[in-house]
Amino acid sequence: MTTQQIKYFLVLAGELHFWKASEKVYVSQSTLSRQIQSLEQEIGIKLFERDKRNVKLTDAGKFLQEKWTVAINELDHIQKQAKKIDQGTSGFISISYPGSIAFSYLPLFLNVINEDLPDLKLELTEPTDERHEKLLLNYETDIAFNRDVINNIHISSFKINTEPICLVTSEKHWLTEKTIINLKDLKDENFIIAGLHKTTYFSSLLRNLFLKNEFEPKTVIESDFGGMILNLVAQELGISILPYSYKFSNVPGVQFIELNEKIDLFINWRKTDPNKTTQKVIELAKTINSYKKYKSK
Amino acid sequence: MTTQQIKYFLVLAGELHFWKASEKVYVSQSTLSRQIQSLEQEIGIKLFERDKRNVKLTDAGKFLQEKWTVAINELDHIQKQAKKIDQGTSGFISISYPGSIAFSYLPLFLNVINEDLPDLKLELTEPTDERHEKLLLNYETDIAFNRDVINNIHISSFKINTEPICLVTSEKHWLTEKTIINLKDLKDENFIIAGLHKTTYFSSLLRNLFLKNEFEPKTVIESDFGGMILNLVAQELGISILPYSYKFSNVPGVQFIELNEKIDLFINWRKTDPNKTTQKVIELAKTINSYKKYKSK
DNA sequence: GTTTTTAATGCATAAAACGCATTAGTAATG
DNA sequence: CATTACTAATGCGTTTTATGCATTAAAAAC
Repeated sequence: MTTQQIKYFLVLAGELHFWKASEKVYVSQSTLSRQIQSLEQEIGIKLFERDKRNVKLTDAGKFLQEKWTVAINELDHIQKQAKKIDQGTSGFISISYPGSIAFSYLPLFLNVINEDLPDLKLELTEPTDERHEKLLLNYETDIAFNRDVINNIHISSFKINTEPICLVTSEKHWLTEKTIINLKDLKDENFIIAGLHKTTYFSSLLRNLFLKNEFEPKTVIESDFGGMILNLVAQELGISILPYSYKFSNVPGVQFIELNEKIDLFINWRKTDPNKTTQKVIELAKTINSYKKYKSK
Repeated sequence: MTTQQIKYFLVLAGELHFWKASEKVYVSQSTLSRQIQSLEQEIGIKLFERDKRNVKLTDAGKFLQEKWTVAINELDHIQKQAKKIDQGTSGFISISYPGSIAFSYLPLFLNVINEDLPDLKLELTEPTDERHEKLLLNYETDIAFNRDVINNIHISSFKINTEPICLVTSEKHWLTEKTIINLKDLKDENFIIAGLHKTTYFSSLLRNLFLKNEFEPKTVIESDFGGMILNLVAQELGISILPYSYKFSNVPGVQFIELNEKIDLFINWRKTDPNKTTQKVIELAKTINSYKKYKSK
């Protein structure tokens, strides 16, 4: 039995039409027919009920469709991981990160990696709706930077740094670090923030912040994208609340007012990941532990 | 990539000697050499460091040895399950059971299965040291009768029946149902029972029984095997405590005195088992719910 | 330096994969 | 009911791959 035959089976199971399925796997209809027959003979299990016009999965075929889909995906993951181990520091690893560090910690990190492991390629992903935990467990990323700790026995975490949460306004705004006394004073301000109904860590942090200060913001624009938010704030369409890191994006015309609230940055990885390159990258990441180093520039 | 190549790899990874490994997989040394080379080329990963005298796994090879071992076992399980589904009531299923029902519930059950599903083959196993839970999860059994409930979200349970725990003595013993007042009276008796340090359910039931009656038995023989125990009791080497079911083994010269304690019998199966034959067998098992029916014979 | 051991390779043969052309069976259509 | 359209299975020839015997070549053992 070959993995190719399993893949032929899975595509045919989806299409239930030999010619259409053969087109999808780039072989002739007769080749597909023979390969399916050969597979059925080898494993001694009838996979399809079929005649000249109808193709249906048998009960065993349905069972195998479900199980082999998972198994084949797992084999593919295993092979990709093995490839990374084989290629070592001349290969590549995947890293996901939150947008908030794109201008702060991340450039520092990438510089260090480029210096120490010049042949290593990085695949960077800024996930929008996938939780980092899921990305790690599904092998869609090897290292995940994120703002909240991941409680999962299969995932290891390390806190990289802590930074303040900031009120972000236009420079022309009446608010300054000196004038702000109570967040409640902002209840008439227009806010440009992440949707408070969202399940992301940052949304829940915002919810808690407003709850603690006993007011509900007047949200006029909802967005998750920090860069977009900064531009809108610069155009005086409203004010926002973002991590301090965004200050380094150097969008002109905005000011950052530190609030009495902090946010962490964690690096996470699969606990049992045997890839020495991933381990090396994590060790390097740990040496870059203060965003303030970049601030002094 | 074929499953056969993966199996060649796994055997070679174990042996680290081409000729020895080729003997184990029944091909020539040159065939094995070429198949490993072919696999390495197809997946683009170097599996072994080798020259004419040394064969060592690479880091990637070690990783794949671990992962592919699990994956291949999983594929084998999947295929066996699919075979069972394919064969339906003309195939076979595996059933494990505790020794105590070998003469009571089990013969009833087997009679019913034989009548309703005459073409179905059963593999019966009386596990000695494996927990039924593990046997189910590892696909080593499809249905597990046992005395304790299995708390596992992947396993479904159904209580078949409840029966008394009995004091088992020789017929010539001074004890009768009329003379027994308190188990403490038995503290000078010789006991032939399962080891109280064992982790089995029955051992812990015995421990609780003695604890409740505030005495420690004088154990002269330790055994898990009910049939052996009955014979020794008949020979007046001591007395024992066993489930009522053993009464039906018809060992002459022993009497069963019901105690004020009960024990259950459960049938367990994998919650997501799609095999209709297994489901049918479970439904049939549920219809046989009283050991007393057999008793009236 | 010689011998032994053993993974890799050359080569001939057998088996399997492949696709074109065609068959044969089943639904759709008139 | 006959004809047509559709499509999985099959015949057949070609190409590719697997296999094992014999041998080579390289590395340890002596």
